[in-house]
Amino acid sequence: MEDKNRFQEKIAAIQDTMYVIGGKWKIPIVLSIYSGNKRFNDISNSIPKITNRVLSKELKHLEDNLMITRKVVDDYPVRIEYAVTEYCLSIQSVANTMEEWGRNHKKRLQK
Amino acid sequence: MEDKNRFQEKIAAIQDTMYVIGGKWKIPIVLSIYSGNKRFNDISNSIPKITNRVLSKELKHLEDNLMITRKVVDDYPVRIEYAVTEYCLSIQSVANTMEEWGRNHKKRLQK
DNA sequence: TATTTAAGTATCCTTTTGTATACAAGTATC
DNA sequence: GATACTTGTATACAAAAGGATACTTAAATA
Repeated sequence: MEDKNRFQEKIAAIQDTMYVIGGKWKIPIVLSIYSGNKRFNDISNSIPKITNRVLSKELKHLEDNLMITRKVVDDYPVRIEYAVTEYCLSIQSVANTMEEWGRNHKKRLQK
Repeated sequence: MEDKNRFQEKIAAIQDTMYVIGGKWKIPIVLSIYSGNKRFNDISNSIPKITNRVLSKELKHLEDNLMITRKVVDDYPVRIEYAVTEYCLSIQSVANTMEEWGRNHKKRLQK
């Protein structure tokens, strides 16, 4: 019973993580911004096959979940600049283990 | 250019990982089996809110991707036993970082 | 003046995921 | 004999995610 509750709490934690960074695009977008791309089209061009609509939606989701910020720079013309939050940096550990696992998996499939 | 290619390879690795273990249920299912649940209904009961149809589909996906095995035990009555593969154990590192991040995120939200 | 750039939005469509319910085939139980 | 349990599959449907394409608005550039 104790064990069961702990297991279900574990599951809930993982599902919470998946909610925030799950799906095909969220981690790539975060990494793109982290690696220096601040603007919509830069991010878009750095990620193969992503469409405007999906990028737009995912940026909003990430902003709602405090992973990135969207700043309107009042220059002429107005620019929009995205940045990762300090909090978002904690996701790097997840991204790294996933990257490593993915590379390994690819090798495994090639054999 | 070099950098861009490396970045895109990184993205691809993460997307490969997401393909195998992404979504709300796959890691919970793997952990459930890993923690001792071998049979369909045991797995089902250990994961809140999952339905038969989804569990059935996800088990097939995980089997196709070499994460679990499905063994028909020729007893009376016939039983089906699921098990994680040795290869699947490597996913633990991803699951652990995700669990940790999720717990932390929950705390963060409660503040 | 015509084209390009920027940062999206609008519309429509397809695919995936999730829900609900019923059914099957054999065994076990009342 | 009737009912319940096991391990799913089948069917129908709803909702969410992802994709293709066109369009907007205003400034910058050729």
